[in-house]
Amino acid sequence: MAEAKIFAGPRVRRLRNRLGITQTAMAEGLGISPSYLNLIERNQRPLTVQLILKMASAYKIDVEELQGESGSVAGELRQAFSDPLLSGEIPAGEELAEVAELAPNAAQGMVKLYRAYREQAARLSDLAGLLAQAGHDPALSGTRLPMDEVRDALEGRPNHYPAIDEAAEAFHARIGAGEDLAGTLREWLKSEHGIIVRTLPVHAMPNLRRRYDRHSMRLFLSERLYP
DNA sequence: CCCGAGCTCAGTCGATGAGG
DNA sequence: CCTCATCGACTGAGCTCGGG
Repeated sequence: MAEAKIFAGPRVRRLRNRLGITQTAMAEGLGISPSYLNLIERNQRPLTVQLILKMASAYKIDVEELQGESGSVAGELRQAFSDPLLSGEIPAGEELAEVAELAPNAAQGMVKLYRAYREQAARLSDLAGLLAQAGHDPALSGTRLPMDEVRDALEGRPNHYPAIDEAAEAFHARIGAGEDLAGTLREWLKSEHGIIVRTLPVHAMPNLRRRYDRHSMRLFLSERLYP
């Protein structure tokens, strides 16, 4: 029976990165040429037994570590991708194994995200069940987020103006505000209008929530406006 | 059994590209 | 300009197989 070849390029590369050495340095340590090590790292050449033994002794690692096993992560990824949410986007088993092998940390991250998503979906489902029992709208289900409920409630009020809402959303998209909306708005006011925004403590501006000084082009905001 | 042609594969060399 | 990574071409050793 022919011996199975070991293509462990990504593991070799991770080991090298962990050691903080270059291909040249590692190749020198292993007594091979840098280009050959490069071929190994890109899975263009298999790891020979001699090289595995050399690596194990030179870098004090376990031989098992080089042979490695990323099957469990690939299995969990497969489970995540079999979720109806991702129907039609199911990668082949080989592709999932490749992701788990080439980017184990990213794969773990995806698995964690999926677990968190499942947990939240289960909680939401429990909540919907409780609400239904209490006689509330059963439409609150796994496909409907609490944010949608809030949006519906706001849009149903008489002081809701869709044009303002749409303009605000368009503006939000235009300035590309991410997590830090307040920071982005400050930057935008400064760059577009030369207005500097300052936040003042409540005792400094007890009767006002905001004040604009036209002369100094400064907008003072009360601390109470912030959550 | 021996020998040589052909093949495979580990490994090298040198050029090149990318990035700091 | 230097370092590092990548690529294609090449070498040489070992193996296979068919013919004599």
